[in-house]
Amino acid sequence: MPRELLIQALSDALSQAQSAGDLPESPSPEVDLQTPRDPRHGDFSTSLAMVVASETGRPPREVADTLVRHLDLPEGLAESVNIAGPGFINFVLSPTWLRRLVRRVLEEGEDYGRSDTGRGQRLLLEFVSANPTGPIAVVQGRAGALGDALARLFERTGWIVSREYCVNDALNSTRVQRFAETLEARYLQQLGRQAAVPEDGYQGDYVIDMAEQLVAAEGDKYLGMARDERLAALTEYSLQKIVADQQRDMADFGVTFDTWFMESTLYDDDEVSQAVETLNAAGHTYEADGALWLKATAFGDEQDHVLIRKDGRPTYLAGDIAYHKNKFDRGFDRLIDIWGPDHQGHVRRTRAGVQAIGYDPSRFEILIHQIVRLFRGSEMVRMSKRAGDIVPLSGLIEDVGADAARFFFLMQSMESHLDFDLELAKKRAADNPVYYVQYAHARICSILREAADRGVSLPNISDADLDRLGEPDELALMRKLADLPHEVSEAAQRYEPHRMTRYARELAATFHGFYTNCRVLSDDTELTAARLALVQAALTVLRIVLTIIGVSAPEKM
RNA sequence: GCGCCAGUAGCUCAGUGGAUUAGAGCACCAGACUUCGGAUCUGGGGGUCGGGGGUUCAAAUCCUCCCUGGCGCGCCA
Repeated sequence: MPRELLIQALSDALSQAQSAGDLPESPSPEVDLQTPRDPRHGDFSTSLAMVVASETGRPPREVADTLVRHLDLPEGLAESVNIAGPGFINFVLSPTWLRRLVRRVLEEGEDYGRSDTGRGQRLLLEFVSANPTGPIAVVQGRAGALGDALARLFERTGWIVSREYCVNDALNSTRVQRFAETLEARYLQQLGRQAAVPEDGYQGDYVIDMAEQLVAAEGDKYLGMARDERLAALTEYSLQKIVADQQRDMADFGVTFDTWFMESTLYDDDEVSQAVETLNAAGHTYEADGALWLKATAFGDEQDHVLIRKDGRPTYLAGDIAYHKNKFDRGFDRLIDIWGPDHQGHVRRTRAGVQAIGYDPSRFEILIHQIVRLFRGSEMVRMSKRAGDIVPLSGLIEDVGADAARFFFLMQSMESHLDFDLELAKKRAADNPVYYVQYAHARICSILREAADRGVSLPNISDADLDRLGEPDELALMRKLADLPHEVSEAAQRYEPHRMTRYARELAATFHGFYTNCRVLSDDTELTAARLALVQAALTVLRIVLTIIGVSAPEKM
């Protein structure tokens, strides 16, 4: 790939200039290669000379001149190298190299842009992991879109990725208990009994729906039970039902998991108490106020936290430490969790716990995505499940479709708040950028169909003389195709899947521009074959990107 | 009070040290096709990058103080 080749060549040029005595010795800076905003500044540009200049006290343009003199570029890579402005070195890729790239995309197909930076290491990506107390909400859809895209990005950069959803089904969980009590109240109400939803229960109407279904399926069979027995039965029923619904919600969104991890298994297998035992033995705990505490402050947290409550029940933190130990013990080289904004306060203590129990914190990353705020017109919709007005992901999918929802969730960086106007998204579905990208795909498919109808066959395309490609719009499209590998590795490395939606839009725009100015099917059979080859390459790359972001690639719209 | 995130064009957002004019989409205005899909393309207007100070050859980007908004701060999850 040109980027890597240029960085290598520049770095070599610097050391050669130094050993030849043309430049004073100085700490070698990392070569910063950027793609200039202004295309007149070339395809790639580096500020290396300015950095070296400031370290050595030489004039930047003179340093740039020296570097270029020592530069030994691979044959056919660059058309021109020049020094500009205060001391930038600009590179223009040669058309020859770009034509070779088209050939390469066609040869590699779906594998184009893969890299092996992960070297087959195993990554466990945990995301969504909603509490089993209601349907998947819109904000968790954002986590689903992010996690799925990130998983694909890591897969394309050489990692073996496992996707995991953790179900917090531990029976000592207050939330689970409160939910069972809520369902009990709704159930009794359905049967005409006096009952009230607990103060801190779940106000959402979906619990009423669940109670209705429960009555329809099981009648009044829970009525005669003792309260403890009834709550236990309802807990089991609601866990099973809600998890099944969550699985369906995620599947409808096109997000699938390798593992639905049941938190309760950590308790069944005694892993939580073993984890606490390990922490005790390592001296990272102490007793106070009748509870057992983790010395999180010894690992960079601002305060210590309780592991075992006064009444002997472990806290969520204890369970989470055991859970992450379990993940590492399954042999994963690296863990990434994607959490919602309401868990931001847990990042430090969880990292502290994982470190305390003996794992290298650099192998464990917690990514926090920000909230999704829903608007109906100008009115903001509250999303707390506990307040009752939960907006389920399934409703959003019905409104705008899974493709638009996924694209939208990935359009901005995860640390930005996302304002989603339901009315707007519904009313102007045709304006959604996802259609712009999908249209480019459908358009290419249409050209290829038309070509087939006219009897232009694909073997001709692979034999095409790509030297016929040289129009500005053709070169622009080739350059955009050349960007994919770098875009993918940047998006993965920086945990920024939103780069892919931007790239998708740019690629579509570049294609639409090409389409407008360069007629593909014409009487010139050689040119037709060459352009078909380019179009085929664009199709390949577009499909790769749409696959990564989890949006369908329709052949007709 | 403390912590995290955000504040960039009318709106939604990119851009985390680089190039006289800070980008994109939407919206608005003006244009483009007798041939491969007009869900397209071309051009235009529109911004004291929340504010002050600092570091640097170079700051939307780094440091610092302040302002505004969101989220979190439990022996809940």
